[in-house]
Amino acid sequence: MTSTHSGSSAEDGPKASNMRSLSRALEVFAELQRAERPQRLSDLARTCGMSLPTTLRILRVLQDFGMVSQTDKSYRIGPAVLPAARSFLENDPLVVSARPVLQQVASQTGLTASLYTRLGFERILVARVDGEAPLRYDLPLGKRLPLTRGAAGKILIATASADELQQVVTAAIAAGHEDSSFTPEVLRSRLPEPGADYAYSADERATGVLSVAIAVQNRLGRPSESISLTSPVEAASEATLKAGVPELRRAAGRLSELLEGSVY
Amino acid sequence: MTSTHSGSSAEDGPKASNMRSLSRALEVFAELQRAERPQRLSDLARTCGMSLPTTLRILRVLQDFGMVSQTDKSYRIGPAVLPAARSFLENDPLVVSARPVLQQVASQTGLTASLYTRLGFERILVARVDGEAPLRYDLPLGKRLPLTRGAAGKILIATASADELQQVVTAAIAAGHEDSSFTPEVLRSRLPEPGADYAYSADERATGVLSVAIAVQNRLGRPSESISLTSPVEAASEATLKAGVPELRRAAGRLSELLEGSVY
DNA sequence: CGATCTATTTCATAGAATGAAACTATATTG
DNA sequence: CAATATAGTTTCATTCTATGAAATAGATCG
Repeated sequence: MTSTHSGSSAEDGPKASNMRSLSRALEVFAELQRAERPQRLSDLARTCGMSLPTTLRILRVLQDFGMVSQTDKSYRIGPAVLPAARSFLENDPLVVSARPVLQQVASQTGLTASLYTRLGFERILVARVDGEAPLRYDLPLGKRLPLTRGAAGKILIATASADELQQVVTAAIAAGHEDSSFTPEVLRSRLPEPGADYAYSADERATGVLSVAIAVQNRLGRPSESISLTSPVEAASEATLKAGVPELRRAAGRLSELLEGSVY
Repeated sequence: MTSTHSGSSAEDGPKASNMRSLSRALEVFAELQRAERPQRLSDLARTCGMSLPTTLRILRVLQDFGMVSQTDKSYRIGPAVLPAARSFLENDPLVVSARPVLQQVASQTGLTASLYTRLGFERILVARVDGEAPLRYDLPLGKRLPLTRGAAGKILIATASADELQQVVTAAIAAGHEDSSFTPEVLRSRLPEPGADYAYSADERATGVLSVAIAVQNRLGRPSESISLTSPVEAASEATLKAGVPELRRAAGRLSELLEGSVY
């Protein structure tokens, strides 16, 4: 690393360079999330590729702010993330305005309506309104899901270039969403036909689950949000879901407008 | 600022000094949460007392990691906080082990059982199991609440020194939890008698709400967690709540043990 | 269209962040 | 239980990053 001038390689997480200490701190923070259990200082230092003293100093500051907790010698994500998440859910303009829109689609179609945001090479569930046949008992708000599986993931990369697709594939394997035999060709075969504005999936990310999804257009750049209709296979057919597409399209349109308008 | 050597004053958020850029970044992040609406660069710079370029650079890095989102010229908390919060709720040893304990207290007493963590000079709701008479429709997980009001807050500062109490008072006024006429004397009058291991409150933080709370002991240092039993006044009396104290005491004991044992 | 505010880039400098090494504490093992 | 290995913490000199002033570009408003 640090070979060329500015970081634009496909590896070291988000951009390297620029505010090194801050980037490294966020790296540590991200690592604590990935590792789904308390971590020791030396583990973190090794995994993140930085020296012990540096890692220790970072952890101490994060701890001062409650972003990290420590018990004995092990560190974990701290309680300060909860108010942050709450703030996001209550104040983010998109999330807030999406709720009634999802509500309406859900009641119109009887299906579960969800909003996803792209984050790096994954997507995150940020809002959901259940339909008549709920999908699960625990609401997986904030769950990291693949871009490569499920309608709501695929529609986000439907217009990606070959180069981007390759990155997506690499990242999906690294994140454990796909096994090492996964290739851009396999991915392409799942993506919607060039003309289509929606994606469909069945038994793709989770067995027994069907879904359709549409991207939310933001005035410029690749789409980074999508909304979907989902149902357990027992409660709907491919036809049922696809019948919901026009309604979904309308919802996506409304959301796009809200994004333009209430930009504030 | 920067007058004396090392920061231990009661103002500039958590400790100053040490990893300046990281501390400042977290300051910006915290400010974005406080301000419950998108913020412009110049606002943030002014509020946090740092230069425009610095603030901009911080925001860019935070944005790279999804901790901050930008639309046009305004910044807000980003979607990356959701996976973080999820990780906390699913993996934090205390939260995880508290759930069944709260569950049991709630079903034993029929009251709502909650777990709070102290964060700075506030407390945060981290887990809750509803009783027979739920308190609200929205679950205020992650909500910032005062230490100065409500049983679960007061018990966390019941053993604090005069000095600490003064800090608590100052912070509570600053956070808008109390008005400027608030004093340590007023606070003292609310706190439990020296001997008591539990706190009681009625109509204190919210009207029509009664509660009792007990601190969760961690082997050393001030307590930073508490559990409470709460009920709307229509569904319980002071006597009902206080009858739950032994059960609550047992629950707190079990949690303490878990903290010692499964430290990992 | 000029004036005022805000955002962004550039750049030289101060000082913060860094890791090697020394040191301490804690765990492991014979 | 001693001896040894491993993990955590502090210190400190050096380097390079973070910083803000100033210049530039862009937006907003009268």
